[in-house]
Amino acid sequence: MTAAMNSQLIALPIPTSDGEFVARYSERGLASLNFPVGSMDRTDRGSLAHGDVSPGIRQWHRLTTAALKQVLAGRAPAHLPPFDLSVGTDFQRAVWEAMRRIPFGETRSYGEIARLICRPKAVRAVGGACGANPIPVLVPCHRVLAAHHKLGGFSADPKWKRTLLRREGVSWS
DNA sequence: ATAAATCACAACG
DNA sequence: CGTTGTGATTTAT
Repeated sequence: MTAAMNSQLIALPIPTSDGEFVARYSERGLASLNFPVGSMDRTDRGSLAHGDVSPGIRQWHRLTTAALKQVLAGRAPAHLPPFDLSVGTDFQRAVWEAMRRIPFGETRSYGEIARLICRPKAVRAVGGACGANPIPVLVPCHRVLAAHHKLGGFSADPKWKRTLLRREGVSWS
């Protein structure tokens, strides 16, 4: 459907023991990261770049790949690529920035995030912004739990939220 | 351009 | 448990 939408981005695969992620880069940095798609889904394959990728992007991709694999292995990533969060509204960027500041292995509640961005009552809106997060895992939306340490929801497979938290040594109710 | 529906929440009874 | 208060985004007029 929205077929021509990816043409500005360069998509590269990241094979991991958990499946093949797909990273997309703009001129400004990592723009999106996708969880491994189901077996029958070949949607992204056609847009994958090959060979003629600029050195800068290859370097970013190395950082993304390393960081992702470290998180999947339950270790804090040493270095991160630059992010391109130019998409999204001001509110969403504020939420994403707040999430980036959650240390590895810790969690925050939706309400805490709301307070951090000075909109203490916009807790529900924060949930919406998390779902719109284009770079899961590296922008740690999985570290945001509901109040009283309940798991809360997840746009992608909730299985991923549990898996990632468990590997970070986090427990919830 | 405006209005209604939707949402990964939270607090209270 | 259900209800209600909230704010941003998305979808429908």
